[in-house]
Amino acid sequence: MTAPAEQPASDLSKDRLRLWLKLLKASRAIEDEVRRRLRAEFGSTLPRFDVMSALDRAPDGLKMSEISKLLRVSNGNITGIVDKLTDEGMVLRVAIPGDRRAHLVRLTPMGKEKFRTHASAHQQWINEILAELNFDDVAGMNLRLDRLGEALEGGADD
Amino acid sequence: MTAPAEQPASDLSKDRLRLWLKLLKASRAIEDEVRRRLRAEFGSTLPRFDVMSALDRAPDGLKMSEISKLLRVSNGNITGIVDKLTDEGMVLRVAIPGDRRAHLVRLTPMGKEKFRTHASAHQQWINEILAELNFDDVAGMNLRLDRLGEALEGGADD
DNA sequence: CTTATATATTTTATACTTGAAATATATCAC
DNA sequence: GTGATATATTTCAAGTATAAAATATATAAG
Repeated sequence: MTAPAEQPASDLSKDRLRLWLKLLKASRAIEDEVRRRLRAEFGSTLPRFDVMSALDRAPDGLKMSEISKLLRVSNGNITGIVDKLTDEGMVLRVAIPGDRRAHLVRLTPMGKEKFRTHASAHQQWINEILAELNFDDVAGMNLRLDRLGEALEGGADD
Repeated sequence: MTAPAEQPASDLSKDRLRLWLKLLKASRAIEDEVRRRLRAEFGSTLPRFDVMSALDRAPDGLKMSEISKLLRVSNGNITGIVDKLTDEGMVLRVAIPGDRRAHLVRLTPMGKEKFRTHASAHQQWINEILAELNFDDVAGMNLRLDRLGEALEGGADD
């Protein structure tokens, strides 16, 4: 056999693969921990937290399809989550004059209050979980993830 | 009202939160893309790829519980995945002399061959997806994720 | 106005995951 | 050996996700 004509997998390629495996592992570990605490301390879930977070940033409310686009999950999924949040009195559906197909989903005062509590605890948890990363670490990773994020969005759908 | 007695959320705390949100977003985007390609190009799934990857690194085979521990997923989940891989002829269950409770799961020759193909494509995909990150970026993030990973494991279960 | 098409959401069928219960086997203390 | 306990796996019920079909409403062309 002669030396391979095609380029061998570069070290950089292997290091990128290792990076992805570590990124995925860390991400899953943190996500599991956040889910665990949301359930244990607030009897809630990550999807519900995400929906309330999106609504908290939109005081005028959001349509179902807007929520699913923001959160990148399916429409049917949002239906179930909003149904549950409605039952719990966290959100309500407000009719849109002139369009009976859609409603605006808004946080109720109680939903707003609960979310503030949850969000504050959530930030604390993340601060603990990422305590190992100092200011420079965080700045360095934020910078690189910004670039990666742009590339991911640019190269893909939005 | 007087000035708050408790410490205000530090900038670092906020930056850690932003980092987590970016990490999660990037991780999900990459994971979705990998799932999409595994399905489109090989008619396979990420869980199946993960199981085959674990088995590829263990030539003598692994017990069900060893797989679920390595992959950090439930036992029942592994049962279903290995059942499907068995139907497809990718893996087989080998009896362990002296312990009729457990079997060793091993890749078949075809499973090994398929996995090599999938793993090679997978490394290529990741190399493309992370193309925005150069050698220094990758090295810097690998270093920091190593530290974070140790902290996550040390502070948690294993 | 009526048909065609576009938009917004819900419903349905399917798949994946977990945690707990059930089953089977092994090991230990006596 | 027998009973108690530990280990290994599978089965099952419940929760959550997606994609596609179904439903309802809106808009545009003629």
